[in-house]
Amino acid sequence: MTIKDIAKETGYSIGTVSRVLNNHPNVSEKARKTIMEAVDRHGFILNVSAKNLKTVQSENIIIVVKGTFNELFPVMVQRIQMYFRETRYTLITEYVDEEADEVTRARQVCLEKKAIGLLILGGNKENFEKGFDRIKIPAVLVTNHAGDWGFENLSSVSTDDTEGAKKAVEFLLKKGHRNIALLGGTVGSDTSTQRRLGWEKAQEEFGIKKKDFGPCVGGRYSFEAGYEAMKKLLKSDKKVTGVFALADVMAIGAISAISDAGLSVPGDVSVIGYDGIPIGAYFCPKLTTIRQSIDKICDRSCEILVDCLENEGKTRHEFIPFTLDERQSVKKI
Amino acid sequence: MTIKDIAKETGYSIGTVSRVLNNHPNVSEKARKTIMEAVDRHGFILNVSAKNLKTVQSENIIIVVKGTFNELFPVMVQRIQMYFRETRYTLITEYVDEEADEVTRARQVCLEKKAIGLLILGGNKENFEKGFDRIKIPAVLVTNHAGDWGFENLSSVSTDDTEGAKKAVEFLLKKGHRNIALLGGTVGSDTSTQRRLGWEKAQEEFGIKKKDFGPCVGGRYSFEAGYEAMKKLLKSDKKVTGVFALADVMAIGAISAISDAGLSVPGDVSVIGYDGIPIGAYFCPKLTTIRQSIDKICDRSCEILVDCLENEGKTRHEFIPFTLDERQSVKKI
DNA sequence: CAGACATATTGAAACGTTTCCAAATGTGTG
DNA sequence: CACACATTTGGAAACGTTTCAATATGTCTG
Repeated sequence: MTIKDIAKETGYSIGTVSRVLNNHPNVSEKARKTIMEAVDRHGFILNVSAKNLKTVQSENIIIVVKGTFNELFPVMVQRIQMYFRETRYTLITEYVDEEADEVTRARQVCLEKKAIGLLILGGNKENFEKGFDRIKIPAVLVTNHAGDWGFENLSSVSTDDTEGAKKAVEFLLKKGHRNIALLGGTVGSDTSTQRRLGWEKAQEEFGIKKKDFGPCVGGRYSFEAGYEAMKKLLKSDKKVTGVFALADVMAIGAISAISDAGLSVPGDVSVIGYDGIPIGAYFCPKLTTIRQSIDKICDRSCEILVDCLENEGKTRHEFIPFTLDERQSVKKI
Repeated sequence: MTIKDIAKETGYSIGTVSRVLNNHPNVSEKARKTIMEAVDRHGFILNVSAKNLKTVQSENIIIVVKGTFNELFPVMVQRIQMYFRETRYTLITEYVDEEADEVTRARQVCLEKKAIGLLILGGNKENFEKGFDRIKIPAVLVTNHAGDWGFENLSSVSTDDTEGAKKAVEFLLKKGHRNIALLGGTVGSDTSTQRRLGWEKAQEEFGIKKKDFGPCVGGRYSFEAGYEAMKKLLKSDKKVTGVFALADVMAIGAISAISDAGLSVPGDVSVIGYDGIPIGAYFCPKLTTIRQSIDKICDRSCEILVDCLENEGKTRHEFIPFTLDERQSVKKI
């Protein structure tokens, strides 16, 4: 069943059928009705390959996900998937490893799939500086802020990570904690860098000298890494009362480690996380955290991309507000 | 840059270039080398639209995910995504709502995208009976068993849900529990039905009469539903000592509810889950559960599909072994 | 070295659209 | 009613491949 069959059946030419299918003006109401009726009756589906061949482009949007361990990402991909479900676009997912160059890979995939739009989940500035100018289609960086990166076709949607982290640490400080450990972060991750900055700022503004900052233990955003990092911290001689974990998953891993060490949260150590993942509200103790509006970040990213695609919208760099969800894992001392 | 340019540049015809690109026999070593060299030099990428137009099919595989709340699914999609990353196939994800007819939707999407293979995550028998015979491409049902559904081109990979559930409940029984509640399950979900069956079987074989079976509270697989279901159970006059949750997420929700009610797990109530999600190992108390090898289920599903696609492999129905991970949420009484 | 094969290559048609130009039809004006 | 103009329609080329029949080239055998 092709456009040709519809044409034959309705007595119109294929040109007219094509115009009807594409909502072109200059086609009579009568033709439109006759043709649509035949289309519906046969359940005719346009051959996308032929269309794309002719129009040179596709309706593919690529989402490149940088990092295969972050448990937040698959859920975000789901949300984005569901956004595009209602549209004519096809979303194609590509996961790239932590160490890989997400920008180069993005470029390749976009070329292969003839993509017209790009979303990048995670990623870091250096790789963008190296290769992003070769990507010519509208793109949105999700989760990181790219306001000062200076790319013409790159938008970004994120929370203000520095501010969020600062708020978290301030919260601990106000609760009387002074020796606040930083848990997590991998080199080359922009998010880590920003959040770490917030941790430093908060302490500075509270008058703590750089040399008196709490200890740092790196690790990627996972339960396991959080557990291991905390274990290491507990074994060391630093006596911390508060822990700021760069991600909720790490916070949970950390609490698990504390509990395994026979200590209690928040009795012996207070822990605050970052992200606001659902489990946080059900964990025991319930996790105090900086909650990003993951859903809003996703939706807004999609909206901006579509706007760039369909209305030649300008690129934008938006912060989505975060909130501090006070629950049970932080205690005043 | 098209095949034609490559042809012009190398002095061969486009037919020859095409054959080189498709690894056809009957092309000289010399031609192959000259052409590949030019291809690489220009970073030439074949126009998939043109190819698909000509060959009538695509290299698209669809994964239809039935259910947008199950937190396990996005992670499984990620795993499957990563499997196909190494192949020439393109995986296209489609989420369908809990109440929707996943089979009809799958058929539509396959048609639209000219898919050659199909994966379905979740789903229930009735919908398959209604419409699966209209799907003509190889398909694999992931997570459910379809051995006795009788479809020619449908394989399936799952754990033996009935056995798994039975094992879980037997474990509680052996620990001395007699009044064992069943938490979770939605009508029309095959997984729920199977697991519930296991719960019944275990009690029967233990000599418990049907009328003495523990209480059931339904709900979908989510923290929230688990929490609410457990709350309801606690408010009722049934005094259960053991809870079998049909999913880890529900188990965690339940534990949270128990803890909020001032009771302890496993002190007052023992809880066993099902799935083996990562958080289970870090939760407090650490969750005793039936662990499915999610990764293996995913990988095996992909392997079978590819085998059907490339080697005309026969359909298969495989069970992937599960294990009972004993941790801390169940106590002997 | 001629003939018979096997192997390698060419050329052209076809896939199902979109889009542009030209032709046909309709509508309003003086 | 003739003309200009707007609207609608038809026809054909073009997009970049694959594939098949036909042709060219090479190789072996007696």
